[in-house]
Amino acid sequence: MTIYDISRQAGVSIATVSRVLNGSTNVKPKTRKKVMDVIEQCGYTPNAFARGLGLDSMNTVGILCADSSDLYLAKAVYFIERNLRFGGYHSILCCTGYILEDKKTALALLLNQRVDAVIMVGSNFVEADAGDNQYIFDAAKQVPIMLLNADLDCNNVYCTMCDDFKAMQEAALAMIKNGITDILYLYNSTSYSGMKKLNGYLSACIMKDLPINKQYQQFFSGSREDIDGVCRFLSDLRKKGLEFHGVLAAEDMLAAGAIKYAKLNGLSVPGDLSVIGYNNSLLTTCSEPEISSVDNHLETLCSQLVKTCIGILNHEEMPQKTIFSGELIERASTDFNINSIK
Amino acid sequence: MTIYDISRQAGVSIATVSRVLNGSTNVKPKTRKKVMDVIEQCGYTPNAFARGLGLDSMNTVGILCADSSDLYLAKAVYFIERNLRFGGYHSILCCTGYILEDKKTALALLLNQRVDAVIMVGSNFVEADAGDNQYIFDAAKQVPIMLLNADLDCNNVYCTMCDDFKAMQEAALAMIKNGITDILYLYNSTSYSGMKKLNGYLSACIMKDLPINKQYQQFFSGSREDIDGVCRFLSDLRKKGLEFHGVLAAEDMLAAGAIKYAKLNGLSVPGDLSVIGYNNSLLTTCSEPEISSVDNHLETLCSQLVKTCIGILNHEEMPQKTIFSGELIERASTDFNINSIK
DNA sequence: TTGTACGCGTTATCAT
DNA sequence: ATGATAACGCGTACAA
Repeated sequence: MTIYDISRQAGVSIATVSRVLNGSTNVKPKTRKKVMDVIEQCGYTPNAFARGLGLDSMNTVGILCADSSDLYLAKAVYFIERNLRFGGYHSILCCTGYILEDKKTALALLLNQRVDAVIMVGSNFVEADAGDNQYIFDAAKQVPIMLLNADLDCNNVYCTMCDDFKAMQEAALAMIKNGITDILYLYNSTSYSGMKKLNGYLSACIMKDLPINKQYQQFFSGSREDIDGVCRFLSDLRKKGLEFHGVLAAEDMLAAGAIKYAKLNGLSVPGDLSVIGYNNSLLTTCSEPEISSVDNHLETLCSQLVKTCIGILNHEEMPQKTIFSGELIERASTDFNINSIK
Repeated sequence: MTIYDISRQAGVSIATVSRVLNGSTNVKPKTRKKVMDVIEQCGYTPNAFARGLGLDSMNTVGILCADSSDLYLAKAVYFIERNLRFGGYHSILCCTGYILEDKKTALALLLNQRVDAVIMVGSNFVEADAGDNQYIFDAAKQVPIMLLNADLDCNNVYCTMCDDFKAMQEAALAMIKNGITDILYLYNSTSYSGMKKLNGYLSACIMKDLPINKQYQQFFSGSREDIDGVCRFLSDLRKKGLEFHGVLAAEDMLAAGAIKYAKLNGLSVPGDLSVIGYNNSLLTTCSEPEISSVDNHLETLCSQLVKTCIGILNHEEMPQKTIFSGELIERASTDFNINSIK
């Protein structure tokens, strides 16, 4: 079933059918109806490949994501895909993993498929070593690149992010204000966004004249699902003599590990240990007590990112960087109303 | 940069370039080298749209998924996408939500994109009312349809699933054998797979001559992320006078709610309440105590599903149904070694 | 308002 | 082993 079949059955030329299909105004209502009827009756839909070839676009966007099974990234992918589809775009998903070479390969794959744009979900796509971002610069010469939670100065690269620095700073300040001065900062990513968070914590310490101690900045290198591992990690820290009455975690999973650690060691939360996580994920409410966490408004971020993306594809003027604020959601793992003295 | 440019620069016809590109044997090594060099040097890659038009395929599979941010479905999507890509296929993701009309719309969208096959992730795509599955039957006339965790008898529809009936039955039997006879069965989905699990529980009761009591089959209709809601739900049940020393949950989230309920009500787990979840997700280890859960070997399921899919696309003979077993992973929310008497 | 004819970049079928 | 050429199905400039 092609446009020729329709044109023949409707007794018009393919040009007219095409015009009807694409909503051109230059077609007599009567003719339009006639054509529409045939199309309806045959259940005809234009061949997407042929269309793509002619228009050099299949209205498809590539989504690059290290691991779409990650609690946070999965949500991002979900929001992005939905927004794209509602905007008339399809999504090709590529789960790249965290290895640079694999990311490059996946990106090349998408470009070969002639996607209209590429969305990189997660700060892990921007490498600390600037030279390692060349693959993004190169790609940006072909299609617009949208970055979620990352910052990269480059033509045709658009960034939508949360101000993780400020959000983490505020979380730290809230704890310090509460009288907790020995705060363990726990992180598991050194990505762009990861470093912003760390710096937010450090800046809060500096603002409040707390000593900066490397011992209190602990990097956890295990898997992203290994809550038990985090728990053991913290127990080991304590055994080594490190004292802490607060845990600030760059990820809810790490915070959940801290809660578990407290329970297994008979510490009360927040009495003996205050805990704040990051991402405001499912983990915050499945824990007992529930975990205070920074919400970085992922849905808003994604919606804005897609809006920017589609705007660019429509050749509209769009901001190169869009920054939202985070928000501390207080739950039972902290008690900022009472000034507990340690 | 087209195949014509390459042919001109290499001093051959486009036919030869195409042959080189597609690895035809009928080309002189020397010519091949000459062409390859030009291709290399120009960084040429064939236009995917033109290729698609000619071959009527862009090696793309559509993935339909109600909610790719769901813990379980997200993992499934992740495994499927990776397996497909390693097999040379791209994935177009469509998050449909749980409304039938939206599923139909999304499926139609994929078919219009001329995907080579459609994978439906999650049992929720098969409706209880047989007539509501007509949209799947219709689609199967155009492309092969792969179902994960669902069962549908139809030509060109292939099912890969876990034997949820047996897995849940075994979980129930393990509890009963442990002396727990008042088991609350908690579920939140009446999909195909959901009913299999429920029946597994019921059959175990029958096998062990336990009375079947509707009161003990509780449907929780809240959101899939509302652990707190589950917790309240259970507290209400208890207030209404329902006694139970075991909870069998069709989803880890429900089990996590049960753990929370126990803790808030001063019940010891597994002393006063034994709990078993389903899916063996992250939630099982982030809880304290950790939750016993049925693992349905999702990664294996997905890998097999994609294998079948690619096999079909290669016109190989493939099984229409593939069924794996589940496995009860015992953790601290149950203690099947000691026979505790209630 | 409508129709003709060409171009989009491949693959594949013929010849040679 | 290689080249010329016809599909593939659509959008669109141009002609009518």
